[in-house]
Amino acid sequence: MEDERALLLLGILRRQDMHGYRLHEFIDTNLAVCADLKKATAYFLLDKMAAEGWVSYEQVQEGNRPPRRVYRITPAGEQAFQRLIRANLATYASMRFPGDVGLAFLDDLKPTEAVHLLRQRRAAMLDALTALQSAPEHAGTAQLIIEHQRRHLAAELDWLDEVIARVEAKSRKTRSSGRRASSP
Amino acid sequence: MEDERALLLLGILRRQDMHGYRLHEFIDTNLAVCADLKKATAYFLLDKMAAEGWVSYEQVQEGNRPPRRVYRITPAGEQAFQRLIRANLATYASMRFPGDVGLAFLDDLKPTEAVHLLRQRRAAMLDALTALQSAPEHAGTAQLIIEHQRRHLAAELDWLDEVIARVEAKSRKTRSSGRRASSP
DNA sequence: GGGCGCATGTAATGAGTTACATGATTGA
DNA sequence: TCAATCATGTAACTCATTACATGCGCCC
Repeated sequence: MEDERALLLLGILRRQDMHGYRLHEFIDTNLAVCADLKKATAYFLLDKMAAEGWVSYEQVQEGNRPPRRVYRITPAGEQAFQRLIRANLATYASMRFPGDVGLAFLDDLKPTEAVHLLRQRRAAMLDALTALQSAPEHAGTAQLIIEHQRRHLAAELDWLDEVIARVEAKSRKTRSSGRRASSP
Repeated sequence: MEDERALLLLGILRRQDMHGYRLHEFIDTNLAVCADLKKATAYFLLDKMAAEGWVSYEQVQEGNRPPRRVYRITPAGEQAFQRLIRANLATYASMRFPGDVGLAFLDDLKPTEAVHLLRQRRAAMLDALTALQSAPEHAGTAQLIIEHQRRHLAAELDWLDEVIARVEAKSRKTRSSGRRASSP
């Protein structure tokens, strides 16, 4: 079930009974930084968790609106939560960066163009960073995670700047060797 | 096709014709840091890329061994590579950290246990870091990416240490408020 | 001669997303 | 009245992984 998703849902339901639509809405607006699950997926997972006995639900009808399934965590679900959160906190999952694939072939581009492209990447990262800053005092829960994201982005910017600097250095060398020992 | 994988394969084939087995082997030993694709996936993708006309292959038989399909990039593949690498370098894909889900529910554990678990995570990260250091002068190509990974891990360690410190601070406060204003 | 490495592939499964279908309510 | 929001769900599809099947060569 991809542990984190289950942990996420259980953790939320543990604090508040909720129906699928609200749950998805909540994650999408408050926890988008740390998880992105689509509506269909949320419903699907709730179904599965109900089948496993981690949650139960009560059908609630208000007027003639579509009935809502209000989910509640069960004792088995609480147990699962306790297990999952411990596993999550104690573990480190190493990451792969999609952007690294490009770096692997950096040498196959002209240095000047490489630098140009990397500067575009840099601008995109800067945008992401300022977008984070402007998020106005997000719901207390997610504060830590936003801070984490901020830190990560800052480190990535540092790193990217160094990569750019290296490519520029190489570019200068190439040009000067083209001019055949211009400086002694 | 999940752009990075295609970029990866094209980038390698661009430098050298290769059959699927070698290709997978190469990625697995030299580029494991930045991509993890299984044998079956490699074969599957090569098939698809051949269908799209990005690569062609030549059946090579040596003695009575199983025949090898030696893939070669086509002009269309070269074009795709040029497009993909530019897109990759110019773009930043924001990341989600699986470990953040646990942090979202940190408050639901006793601070002492939370700290204990986070220290385990820290140890795992340290292991990963030393494993990186010991990789002895990896094939020049991947040098950048290993450096990136190293940087990332260092930043993550810093971050985790701060999280631990915060939880410990809260833990002290909790205990002292339990003793009812022990210090003025 | 028994097991590992080379070399390819298929079938089944899983996880998640897209796109669609439904139907009531609410607000412009 | 027309669109948007609320609320649920299904079906089709993609992508990748697991597990399996095959068969030769090589070395101990």
